[in-house]
Amino acid sequence: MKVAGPSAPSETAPAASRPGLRELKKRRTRDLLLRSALELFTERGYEETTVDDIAEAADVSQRTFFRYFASKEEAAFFVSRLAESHFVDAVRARPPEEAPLDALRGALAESWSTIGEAVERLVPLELHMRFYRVIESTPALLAAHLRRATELEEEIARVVARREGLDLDADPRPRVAVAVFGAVMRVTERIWSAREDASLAALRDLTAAYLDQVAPALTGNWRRTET
Amino acid sequence: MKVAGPSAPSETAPAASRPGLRELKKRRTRDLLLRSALELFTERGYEETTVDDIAEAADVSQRTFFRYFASKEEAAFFVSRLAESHFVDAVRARPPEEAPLDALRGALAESWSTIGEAVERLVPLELHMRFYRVIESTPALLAAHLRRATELEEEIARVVARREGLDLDADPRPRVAVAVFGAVMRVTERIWSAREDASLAALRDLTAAYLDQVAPALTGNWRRTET
DNA sequence: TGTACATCAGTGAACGCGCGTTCACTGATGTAC
DNA sequence: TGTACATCAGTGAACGCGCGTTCACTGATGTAC
Repeated sequence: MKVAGPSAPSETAPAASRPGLRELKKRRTRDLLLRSALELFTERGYEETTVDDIAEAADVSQRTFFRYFASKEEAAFFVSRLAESHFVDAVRARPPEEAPLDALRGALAESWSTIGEAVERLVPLELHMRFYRVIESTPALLAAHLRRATELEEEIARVVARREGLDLDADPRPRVAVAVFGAVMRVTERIWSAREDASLAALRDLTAAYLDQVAPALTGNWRRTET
Repeated sequence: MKVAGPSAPSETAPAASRPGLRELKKRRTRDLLLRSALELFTERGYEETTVDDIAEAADVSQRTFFRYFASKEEAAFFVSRLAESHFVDAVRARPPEEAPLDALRGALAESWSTIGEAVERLVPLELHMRFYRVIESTPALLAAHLRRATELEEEIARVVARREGLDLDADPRPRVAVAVFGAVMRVTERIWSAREDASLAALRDLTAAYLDQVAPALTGNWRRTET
């Protein structure tokens, strides 16, 4: 709906709807603030970084920071929000005949590269990935992250319910299926963030492996199914 | 390990290990602070209640509040913490031949009444139940609640892994199973807290019903299984 | 039972801190003609 | 292309607020004899 068009955001683009200098500088300031924030957070820690530090690192006033972000937390999760929206779009685009869990897995598999590219347009992907370690090790950030994940799950549950033609408040299955999917993702996120290889590919593979474990984990007797 | 003994905390108890006046007054002050906090939180809102308000309502100084609770958040979740520990104890006590998910469900079924009684010894149970609505509707509290739930899940996953004789970091199933269980509980908590009947019994029944939906929700095609 | 001393819960007041807001203002970008 | 005016990103400084901490102190409870 708000897609800017197929043209790349090249500086020399002669398109009629070119962003304009003002708009361009705004985006630059915002991205600079984002990048400064993530760099400080990963280097020094979230709690140890004040909003003033971020503003100073981006060579703007603290006042300006709050023009772009309503809060320190909003800045911290700005990139994640972008990534999530790509995933939701992918879920929406899955063929309706697909089973719900297959749709979720399919959307996820599709999203990885899209997300990587989208993030890279804002900040270095590697920086964004490293920031997950900070999230997991900072109580206030982890808490906020989990709350946001819950909100995202509600949105996805609505999409799933619509796909299946169900009333979200009458049938428990959409929320349960999405909650299970989300629970696995959070487990993998945490394990992944504690490991050496903080790449997107590592997270992708780990998530796939863990999703495969849902059925075995719910099976009655584990000893029977042990490899 | 730290059980005080089988004797009821009656004022006239002549036992040798009677708490002592000092200890007794401490407990009273703490419980009064807890109760004042929960009452203010439910009446007026969490963010709208300052630590000074709580201290004033309990007729002590703000300084004293911080003797009992390291933070406002700790006071908010003090009763929940107690309830959770009962559940963990129940999981530990399940017979080891039981399948993991059955053990979790069994422990939960057992815990409801135990928890109700334990809570009632601290604050009115109805007040504690009403406080869940506040948690769900207060972003900062919900975030903290979810983070605490995640920590609890890690603890339970350790218990489950030990029961099954598995290495928690080598086998994904304990964390996955517990995460799935926890995810369903959080979905029911949220739905329950939005409803009229905020009783413990209502939550118990809703949770049981939703746990029954896990298998159907993960089934490939929902239309085939629709009732 | 009574006295002397030790312990420790509670006090009052002041403070540090960082988030987020408010004010009145400057100067660059955009637009109309 | 050039001028006049409107818009709006960015500024600097000061502030309100509540959490949580620090200080030096009081008085009730507990204990030893």
